[in-house]
Amino acid sequence: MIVKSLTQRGKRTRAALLTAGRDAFEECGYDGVRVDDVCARAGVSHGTFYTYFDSKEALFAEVAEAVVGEMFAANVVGPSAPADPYARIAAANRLYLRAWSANSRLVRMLEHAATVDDRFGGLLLELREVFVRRGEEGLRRLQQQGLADASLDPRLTAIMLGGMVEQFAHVWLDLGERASEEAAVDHLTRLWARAIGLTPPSGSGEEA
Amino acid sequence: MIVKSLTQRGKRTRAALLTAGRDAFEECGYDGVRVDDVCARAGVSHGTFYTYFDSKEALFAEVAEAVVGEMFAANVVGPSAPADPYARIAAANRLYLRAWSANSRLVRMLEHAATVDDRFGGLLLELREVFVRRGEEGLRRLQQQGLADASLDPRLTAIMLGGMVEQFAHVWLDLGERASEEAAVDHLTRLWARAIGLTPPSGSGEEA
Amino acid sequence: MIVKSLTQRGKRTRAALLTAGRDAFEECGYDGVRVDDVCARAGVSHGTFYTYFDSKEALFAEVAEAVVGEMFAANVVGPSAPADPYARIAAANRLYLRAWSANSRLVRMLEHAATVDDRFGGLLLELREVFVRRGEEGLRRLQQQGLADASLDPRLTAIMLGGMVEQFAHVWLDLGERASEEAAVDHLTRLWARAIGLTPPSGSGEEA
Amino acid sequence: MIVKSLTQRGKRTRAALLTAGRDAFEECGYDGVRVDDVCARAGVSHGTFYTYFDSKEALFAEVAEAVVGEMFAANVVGPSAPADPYARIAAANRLYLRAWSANSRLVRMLEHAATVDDRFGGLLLELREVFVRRGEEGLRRLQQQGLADASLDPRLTAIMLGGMVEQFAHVWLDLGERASEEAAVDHLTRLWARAIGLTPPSGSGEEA
DNA sequence: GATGAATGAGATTTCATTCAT
DNA sequence: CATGAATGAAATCTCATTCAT
Repeated sequence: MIVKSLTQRGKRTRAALLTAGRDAFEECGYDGVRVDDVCARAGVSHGTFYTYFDSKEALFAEVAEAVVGEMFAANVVGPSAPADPYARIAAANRLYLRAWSANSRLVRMLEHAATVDDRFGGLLLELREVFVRRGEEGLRRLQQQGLADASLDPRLTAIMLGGMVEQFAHVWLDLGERASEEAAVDHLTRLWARAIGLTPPSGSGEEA
Repeated sequence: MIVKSLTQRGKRTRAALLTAGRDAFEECGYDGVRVDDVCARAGVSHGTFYTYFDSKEALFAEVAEAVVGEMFAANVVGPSAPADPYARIAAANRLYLRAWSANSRLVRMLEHAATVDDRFGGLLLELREVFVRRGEEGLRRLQQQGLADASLDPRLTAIMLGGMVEQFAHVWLDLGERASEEAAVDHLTRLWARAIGLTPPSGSGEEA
Repeated sequence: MIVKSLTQRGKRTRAALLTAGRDAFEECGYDGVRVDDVCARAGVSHGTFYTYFDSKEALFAEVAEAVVGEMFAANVVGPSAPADPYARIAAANRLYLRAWSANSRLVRMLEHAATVDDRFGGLLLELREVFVRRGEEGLRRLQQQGLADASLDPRLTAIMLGGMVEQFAHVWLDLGERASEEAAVDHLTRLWARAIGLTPPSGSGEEA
Repeated sequence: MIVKSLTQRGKRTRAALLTAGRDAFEECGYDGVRVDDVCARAGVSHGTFYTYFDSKEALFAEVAEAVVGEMFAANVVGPSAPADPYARIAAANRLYLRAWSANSRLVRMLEHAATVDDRFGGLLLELREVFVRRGEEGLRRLQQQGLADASLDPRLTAIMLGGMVEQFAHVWLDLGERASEEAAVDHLTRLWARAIGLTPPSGSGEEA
């Protein structure tokens, strides 16, 4: 689909469809959504959908890209990042849990879609890779500074600890395991820090 | 479907369908499988399917139960379990990776199914609960023995570290991250042990 | 579509669809026919159609092949063919007009289909080629016997005179030009014979 | 659609659509053309089309009329027509082949359209009738002059021989039968002339 | 029990045409 | 006049499930 330059109205309609689609996917899952449903939510007729998207799949692809983009954006540890390594890890975990909480269902859908269509697999790998890289480099830096166990493979470790956070987010947010955000961040951070041999800053180690 | 007592032949047919279904689901995913495909694999005619299963979903449910059963079974740390806590963790991780490697695709399908039908959600929760409980109790014991950080919430910790293993298994086996089983088990175990504050047995670092 | 061995009933249904399709195409033209129409005529439900044919086009292809087959068959100048060259031409023309009268609409449809899909073009070329060859060889023989103008290109001539018959058949049968079969065959034959320089047998020139 | 008096600009737009439509139909066939395609070719927006034409069909009708008009015009054997009957036939055949070569695809489309909509049938009959009449009258004149077989039915004969030329044009131009124009005209003319019993002018047989 | 023909609800997609701006 | 967004009536095709033999 060649996206032609759209008028104001066209942009509005397209955006409405995108939003409606995202909501619908979130609520009903990919297969649970019919193009008609999206149209109904967006308040447009059936045919209009195809003015803006080639297919249901194309809509999902766009939603997925938006979600992945948000996940990226939400996890940039900005300039305000704390200097203290432990606090950095805590901040990153908190950000990640929040980003996930906004998009959990859709990312899971994306995982499923990846199972069926490689195109989505690629998107997902990209996403994962960004996080893995970040963790990997963080760990490597700590190792160089003598603050973390130098015998750990940085990539493998980053995958494992990142996976811990991701999977916990899923269990917590999707499967309804009850825990406070504080407790969650605290535990994740303590486990992460200790796992890599980072000496917690004196006075830490409590989730109070 | 009330499973009536089956003749010898009936049992064989049913088993064939079950196996065929499992293979087909594994290969093609739930939606990718048509009842026809299953019948073709099993070498029976289309209509026969409904002699043994109420629906495609019913077949999947049965496959899923079998898989979950195997996951249970495979993870029983038998009487031969090592006494050493660290070795115990290592053994459990190895078993888990192996069990996962046999069933990874189907468990992911089950996760997706749970998204759509609560009935599968229950199965999955049960499965997860077993592992969580096991980890939780293990940790609690270690805490009582003064071998692990007593300030950690046992359940939360078990979920997190268990999630680490599960998610890693997924990344490793399904997403093709390259690593040897040795390295994987070694890292998982070291991270796990250190995360809970278990002093690695002197002279360790390897689980061999 | 792999045509599986069909039961008696299956064969009947398939034949019914084929007949229904042929009738429908004949009456309404390719685009005028919906799969539903064919099913209604055949007295089967919508889905049944796809048990036997992959698509509407596939059905048409089969109808087309049948028609072409009949055209072939109908035009075999059998062993009873007259020895007299003039009478032979007359007999062939009559056969051709009759074959055409049975299939005219469908052959025209096939011509149109060939415009859109090369696959049908091939079928049509085959059909045409058979007739051209036959005419060509007939003429060549006459030329060798000194009965026809030796300076005519046999292929070109066969195409032209064959085209005369075919086009006339179309005008006569499809466009409703009024003429008796006798007059038609008589004129076609006289024109054909004289065009190639065949001396009409003495006492001829009448359509009695 | 009542064609209102158009501004200069309006006329240009309309003409552009007409040309674009003709090209598009020629290239893609009736069904292969979407109104959008025509607009794109003409460089106007979608909605503009309906300012000038009531429907896609109306556009086609106008194109068809233009084509038929050209066929008429192109086949007027002008004042320069040779007096010699044989040469006259040759000239007419040549003109006809050329006219056809310019419009073959569209006339075939018209034939198909006639199949679906009687309105086009009328146009086509008119076209055919003009040629038939011309041939018929030519033959009748020759018969009166004692130059052609008086026993031939003029109309039937004209239809048949005209059909020969038309059908050959189709085979030659549309179906790709290979032949030079010279050979084609020569053969058509010889066959035609001899078929009606016209003694070729002494020294003729070739028009080279 | 087994077979495989029959069913039909439902989903996607196309495109000629209308209409508000 | 021109624009292009919106419409919605078809039409095709899939496949889980039922049922007569």
